[in-house]
Amino acid sequence: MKTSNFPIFTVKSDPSDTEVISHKLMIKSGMIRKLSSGQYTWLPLGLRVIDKIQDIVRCELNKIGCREILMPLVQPNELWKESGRWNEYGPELLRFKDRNEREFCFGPTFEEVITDLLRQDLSSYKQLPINLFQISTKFRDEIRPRFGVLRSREFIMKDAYSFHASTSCLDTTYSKYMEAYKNIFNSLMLKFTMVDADSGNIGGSESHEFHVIADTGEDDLLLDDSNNGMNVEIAKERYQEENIEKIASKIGMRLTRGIEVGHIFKLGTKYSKPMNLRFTDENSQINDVFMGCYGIGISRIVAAAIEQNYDDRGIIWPKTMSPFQVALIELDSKKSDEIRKYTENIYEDLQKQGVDVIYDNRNLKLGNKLADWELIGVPNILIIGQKETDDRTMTLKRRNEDQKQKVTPEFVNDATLRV
RNA sequence: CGGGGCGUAGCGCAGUCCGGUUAGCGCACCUGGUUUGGGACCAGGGGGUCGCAGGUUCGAAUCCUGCCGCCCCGACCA
Repeated sequence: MKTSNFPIFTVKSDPSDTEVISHKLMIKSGMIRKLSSGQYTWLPLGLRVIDKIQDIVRCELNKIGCREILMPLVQPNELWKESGRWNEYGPELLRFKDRNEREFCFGPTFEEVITDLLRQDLSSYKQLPINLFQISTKFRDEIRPRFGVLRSREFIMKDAYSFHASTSCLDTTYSKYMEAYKNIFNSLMLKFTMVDADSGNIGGSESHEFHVIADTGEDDLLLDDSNNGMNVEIAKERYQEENIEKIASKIGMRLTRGIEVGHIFKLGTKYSKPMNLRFTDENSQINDVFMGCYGIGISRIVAAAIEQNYDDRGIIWPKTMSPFQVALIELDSKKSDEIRKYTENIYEDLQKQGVDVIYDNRNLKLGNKLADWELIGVPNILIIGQKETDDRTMTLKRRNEDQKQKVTPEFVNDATLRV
């Protein structure tokens, strides 16, 4: 990838309408632009990070036998009336009519649609269990969108659904998702925790939330030394006490803040029963299907990762979600074909080694380029100018180190340049 | 929805209180030249329905009324 066909939209001044650091840095680094409140366009750079996260999520879900589908954003109200949520769900559900006066809503979540999908094709226990997921844009008419993509109205979410002939099978699968989620957040290299949670609007019996730990989070958590714990709603309920500090000292946990990035639920028959999703078991008996659902806020993870990893120069990406592993900076190439040729060679070598590299061939000064790539947060910067061309070296500047170092062309093989 | 703040060039802002020439500044952008290893310099240049609508006035970015949008706090919710 070269900057000549990968536009960089960094800005120098702080945007006036941002509060939290992730929002500010996402605007400054050119990852997103606001269309209106709670609505953001993902620029090439931001979308690349989204893609890295999606790759990891897809990989881990595939490992536990979950297959990808894609459902429509706009959903007919009949399904929501069947499940009972047309009336239960508040104004967050954006409703509208089409030209024929039929009522629809923008999907904030997809239990109704997928339950309807399965009831058309599911009849026997022999088909179960089934695990499906999608990664798509969801819409919730948030009462107050804020903090950029941390709480937006349109957002990208992975939602998975599981279908079972028994609660024990649901339990087993639920545990698999729990492990898959831990693998996902470990792969993303984030400090996170899983806590007992309230199943809220989605419904069901058991539920766990996954939080990225960050001071700027909107959720209060009670955690022990190994970052296990519960959210405060559960804590209040469990200990019959409103004062969080009291509970914290009583059970020896500390009060922390988190950003909810994942939530898994055992739904049981909450949707299958009213919507007639049934199967015939080995005794020819007809039963309601047991369901689970499992969400991950893809776009929210981007911001959450930044809240956890930045300094005064900009973002510091965990390498697994960085838009690039290496920024290759070319200097003074206008003066010298030799520099251009040498840098091109290094670029091709990096590509041959499978290194995810962006070749910065813009006609800018070193300071401008370094400032941009440090703002953007790529883990490795390689600089090539006249000096390096003359002595056949490269200058390496790591994002998390202050000092630069000289390296040889063989450095393109270095394992630290790859994920 | 309640409270607070803001809206002037692509971005960041001054000017508004106290009405008065062609509405400014920094960054960014374009042209020419000089520079060139941590955000260069000089010279020239382009870009504005001052959020929208109405009103007051000889005259409105500035005063009045209404509306719209954005941000923050709260309530609410994932």
